[in-house]
Amino acid sequence: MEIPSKFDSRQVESKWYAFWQENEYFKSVPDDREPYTIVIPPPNVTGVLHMGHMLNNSLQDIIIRRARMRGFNACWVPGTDHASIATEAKVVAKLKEDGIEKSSLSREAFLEHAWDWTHEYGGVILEQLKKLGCSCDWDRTKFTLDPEMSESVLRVFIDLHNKGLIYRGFRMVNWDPEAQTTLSDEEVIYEEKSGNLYHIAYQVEGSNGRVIIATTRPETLLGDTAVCINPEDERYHGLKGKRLIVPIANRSIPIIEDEYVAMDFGTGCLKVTPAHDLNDKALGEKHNLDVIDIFNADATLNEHGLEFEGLDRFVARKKIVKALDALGVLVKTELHVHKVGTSERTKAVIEPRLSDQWFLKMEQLAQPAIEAVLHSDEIALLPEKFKNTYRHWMENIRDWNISRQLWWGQRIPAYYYGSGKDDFVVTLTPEEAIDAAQKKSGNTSLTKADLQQDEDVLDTWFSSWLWPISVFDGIRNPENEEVNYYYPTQDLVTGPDILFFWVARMIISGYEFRKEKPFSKVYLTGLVRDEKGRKMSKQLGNSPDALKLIESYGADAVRVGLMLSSAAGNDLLFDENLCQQGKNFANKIWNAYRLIDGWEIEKTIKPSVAADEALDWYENHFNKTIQWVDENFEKHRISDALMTTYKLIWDDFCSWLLELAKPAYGKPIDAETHARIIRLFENNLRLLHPFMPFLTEELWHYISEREVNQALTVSSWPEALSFDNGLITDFEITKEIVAGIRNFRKDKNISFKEKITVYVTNSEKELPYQASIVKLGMLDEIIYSQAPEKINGGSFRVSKVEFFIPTLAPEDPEAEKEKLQAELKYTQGFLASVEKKLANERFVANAPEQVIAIERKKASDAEEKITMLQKSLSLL
RNA sequence: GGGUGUUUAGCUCAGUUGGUUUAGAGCGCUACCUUGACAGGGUAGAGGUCAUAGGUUCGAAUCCUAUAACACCCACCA
Repeated sequence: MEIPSKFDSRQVESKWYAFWQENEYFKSVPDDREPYTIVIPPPNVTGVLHMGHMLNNSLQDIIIRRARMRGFNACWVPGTDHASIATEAKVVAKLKEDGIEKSSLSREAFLEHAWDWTHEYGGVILEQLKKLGCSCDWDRTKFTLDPEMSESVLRVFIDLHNKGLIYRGFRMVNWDPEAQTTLSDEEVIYEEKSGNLYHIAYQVEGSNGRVIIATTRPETLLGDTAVCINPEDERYHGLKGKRLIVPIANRSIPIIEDEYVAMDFGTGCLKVTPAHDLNDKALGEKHNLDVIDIFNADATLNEHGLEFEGLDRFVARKKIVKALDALGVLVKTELHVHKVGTSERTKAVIEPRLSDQWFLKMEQLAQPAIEAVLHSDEIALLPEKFKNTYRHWMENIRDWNISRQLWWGQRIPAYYYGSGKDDFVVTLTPEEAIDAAQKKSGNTSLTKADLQQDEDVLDTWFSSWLWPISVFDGIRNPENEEVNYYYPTQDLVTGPDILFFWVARMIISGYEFRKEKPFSKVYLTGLVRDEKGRKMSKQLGNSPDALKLIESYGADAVRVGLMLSSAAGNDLLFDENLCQQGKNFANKIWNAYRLIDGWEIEKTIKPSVAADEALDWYENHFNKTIQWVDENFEKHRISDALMTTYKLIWDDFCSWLLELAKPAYGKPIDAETHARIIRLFENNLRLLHPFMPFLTEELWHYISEREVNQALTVSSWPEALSFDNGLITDFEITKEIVAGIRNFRKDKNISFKEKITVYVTNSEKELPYQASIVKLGMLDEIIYSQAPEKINGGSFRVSKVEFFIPTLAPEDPEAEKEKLQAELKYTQGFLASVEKKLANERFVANAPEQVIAIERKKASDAEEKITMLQKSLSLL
């Protein structure tokens, strides 16, 4: 087959992806091989591929492809997440554009819109993963809202409820007034904002005295039910037991004492609003205070807002400040920088709010997950530094608020039959609920119409924490063949930003529902940042279009670009130049094959000595390199594994081996050399395939016609054979000698095409790889003796061997002398440092033998070299 | 405020449990080469007092202490 002069990534990529799929190479069913399983971190169903996904999924693909080649039954399960808040927000926004308010729709009608949206945009991201080359078993694609997946979630809810671990509580939660939903602590982002600290005077009841309190939220004074001072605070001892009048509201509230109040902040007097602040709520409970909630769900003021009723909280704040000022009780206003919680999704300022929520008790559940990561090392976090973060979170774990005031998600399977606190049942279906409710209430006349299902849905993470189990149906059918075979999985690859949201909770659920870890290794990638170090985000518009990158550079190139600088766990500063580097690499390999392919093969000629030398060396070097690459993979140092392979192919294979094995221009190559080169080239492709699947598969089929089951994707990973290290280290010297000759030519302005003779002046022993030196140095011959006298020329040295090269032009003895003297000076300096070490008695007494032997060798080598240099100098 | 981590060449990073010459790689840079696989290429070169100050040791980029800058996580004092 004629090979085109350019590698056309677009055409090649779609061709081979289709081929792989047609032949079901990525499909996995349980068999007698050992499984290697990865479950994908499910991206948002309506999301589009961004750089983080590219990094993440390239890594997973590299790992799973290598596992497949190593003979494991490789199974990579893809899927998507319903992402309740994010998706619902998108649907609401879309409806708004069409002039439809969510509040005007029934739950059913809204869900219909949401499903339409999901069907329209859902799965786009999975198609994009195919473009990247991801070798997922697409027949296994799951969606967290699939009926079976949802059923698993509900069963888990019921199970945990029956175990007494799920409870309802009236709690202070993070309320997003825009989305009108609760957010978990993890979904709140604290932003530093500059605001005002208002100092407001409260009148002491029954006297003319005033007390100044400081607050950043003056509007909440309408909900004040106490003012608190520190009992140690002597300034306020006179106030103990008195009451104050809240301005505007004109309510009387008590002064309470608690050590919680800091004496050195503000005025030392704290207004207490139990309905609108977590700490105030705690104080309120401790001191039995009333709770006055002044907000509606959308954070406008309610009837407690008096004349400000109906105003938005921020509008009300301004008006109230004005009103306070008018009353003469606004003592002063100072600038104050503080952190304000905002919603990760809507950016709205979070309102702490008391409401009825469902919670999952975490402390007991977390114990096995703590043990597995921190003590038994059943699960490894890579890099290890995340262990500390994990420990900190797990040991201070708080109950998980699992209810969300949304419609898009699994609706909480609790059915209320009365208004009492416990008048509800938790069942899988509404039908079961009737039975259960009749039993629990003792009222056998209860019908479906008497039951009211909880309006809330479950937190998205409450479905994704089951992912590694539920994708194999291990919740509903815990003994099925699939889950028993594939679970626990091997690796999880994800970002450290969801270590708590997701990773920790999967570990918890794994031990709770399967009594076993969900995965052995967690590979935490860094965040992808732009070249200025900023996090890539839509808002900044600094995230390159992932698909465009693939189109312009090719998927292989983008994968290489991402891997080249993504050291484990470190953030990745993404620069498009990296993709260019990947593309250049693809081009290099392509052209290497074009060179080999272009040779005419002649069976009757014998291999050249240089080719034999080079092939022997490369075979050994290749085996050594596989070992190193394997080691890097074991340590999950994927970028090192790639860089090692990159250098192996570019430098060792192309620059050294091919240059040495290459026949003279227009001449044929002998069949044996050709066959050996092809075999080595194939092995290179195997090593490279996980990183650059498309290019390597394409070349694999150019090399020869292959049967369907002999595609590279399903071939084997090269085995690390034994090697002769001596051959490898000798060649390093050869490289230095060749470089020395090239340098000399450049120095003396001798063309690289002009043949020269080299004298080895101080050694009778033939150099290893002599034919190679002759070929790459473009030498006539190597003569092992002093150069004849009166010949002009210069010299260079590699370790202890001196090389002399004659030159036509009379040599400038001064320049040569200078060069020698510089070299001499360096070597003497070096020797001095080594001798100083050796002269130190304590060094000789304390250092291990081996180290001393090395130092002695250094010294004697240096001495020899000095002798040689001095001799050469004296000859000049 | 508490914690964790980072700081090595212009840039991005290695440096494998203190001793492989007087510290490495890739990219970038500089000079030269270039009709014979590849200019998306080749050959060579320049470039670092390993953040700073102390300490431990025969020996420190590597261990300890302090300081500084940066990053992230946790908490959230009105």
